[in-house]
Amino acid sequence: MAGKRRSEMMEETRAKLIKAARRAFAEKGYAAASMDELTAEAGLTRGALYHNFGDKRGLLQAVVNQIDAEMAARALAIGNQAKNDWEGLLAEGAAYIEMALEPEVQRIVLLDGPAFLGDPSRWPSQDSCLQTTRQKLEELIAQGTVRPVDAEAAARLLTGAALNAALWVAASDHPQDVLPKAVEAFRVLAGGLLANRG
Amino acid sequence: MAGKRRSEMMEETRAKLIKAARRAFAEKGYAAASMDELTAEAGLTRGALYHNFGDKRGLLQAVVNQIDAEMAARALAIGNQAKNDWEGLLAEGAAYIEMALEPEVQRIVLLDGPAFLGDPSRWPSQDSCLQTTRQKLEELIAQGTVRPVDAEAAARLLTGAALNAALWVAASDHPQDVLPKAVEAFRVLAGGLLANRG
DNA sequence: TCAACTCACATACGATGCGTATGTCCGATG
DNA sequence: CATCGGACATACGCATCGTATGTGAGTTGA
Repeated sequence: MAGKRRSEMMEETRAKLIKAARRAFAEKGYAAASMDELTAEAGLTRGALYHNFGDKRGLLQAVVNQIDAEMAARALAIGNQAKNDWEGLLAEGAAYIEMALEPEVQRIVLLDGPAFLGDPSRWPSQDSCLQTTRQKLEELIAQGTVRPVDAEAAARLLTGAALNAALWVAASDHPQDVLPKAVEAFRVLAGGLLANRG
Repeated sequence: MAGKRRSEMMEETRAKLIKAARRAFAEKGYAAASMDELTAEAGLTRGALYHNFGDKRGLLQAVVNQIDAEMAARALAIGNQAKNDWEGLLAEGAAYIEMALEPEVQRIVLLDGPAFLGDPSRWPSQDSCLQTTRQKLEELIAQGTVRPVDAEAAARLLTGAALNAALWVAASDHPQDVLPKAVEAFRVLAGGLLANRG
């Protein structure tokens, strides 16, 4: 452990803080999470926090960026497995709904993120989820599969529908029963975008 | 003013606090709003607050309930003006998008509400917006206009799409240019629910 | 190699804000 | 008219955030 450069130690410190923050924010919510407890759990103090992230919001931003990147990677992998682009879009949507069942995603990215960091499309991470679906939509529009609507608007509506449905599923008493209904409704709704449906 | 009963005074006090809270929450957000300032602006102290609403969250709940009721009333009025039930549903959706442009609705109901009070469908006010669209959907399904999907799920997706689109519109640099795109995309998407579209 | 400097992080402090416990005054009741 | 209850104000304790200052390890240059 003595052979590490300072920059490596720095990265390790940031990683430890982000890891602790993911747990604390997911369990208690951003507002109720104490920076003293959080940093202590990481074996540090608030000094490290304010040095590395500026303030409490900076830490939230870092956590959101990390989770967002993970989500986008997962969704992309799932979307690419589909037989065609359209099915890929639907699969991605379903993936978002399922991902939003995880407390970390739900609490941090969907609830506290917008409330304390503002609109997701303004985030430094640019909300990767939104960007990937927008790009896919543009391709589908270009190839004539999807009707010529504003890609950005449609992407917003689609992800909004998916994520909101996920919140509903997660809050329900029997998530496993409700999830398929949400996914089915999503596919039906998305069908409205198709140029010609059979 | 001396001829008022105690209960009337009480209602007046609550109304004054809620009014001040709507402004403070909308401008600064729930977390950053100071109860001292808020109550002082209403000509009272925190004593009145904790007596009438229990705690800070109780006040937020009361504010949310009031705004939610206003939204539902407006949406209902707009929906009833349409020529048929389907157009009524679309009009309601467009109305939600436009209402969400108002800072009070956006900041309090869409951002801070879910973050600090939990899932809207669990609110005491039951999220009137959601209920009215769900009811309209059930009617449309019964009359065969809309495909037989789970009404609750579809309502969730529709309102989620609308409200999320509204957040996007409001955060954009030129809301007036983006709004029609959002409404158009909403109508296209909702078309997916139709049993047969022409 | 060593002295000076940088910097990552810890510690100490002040300020703010919530919730509660206690006090006060007005109106209702018998 | 005396007593009581309740609406609201005041006073206090506690937690938490952000900053200002301290410190020790690692880096650099002669």
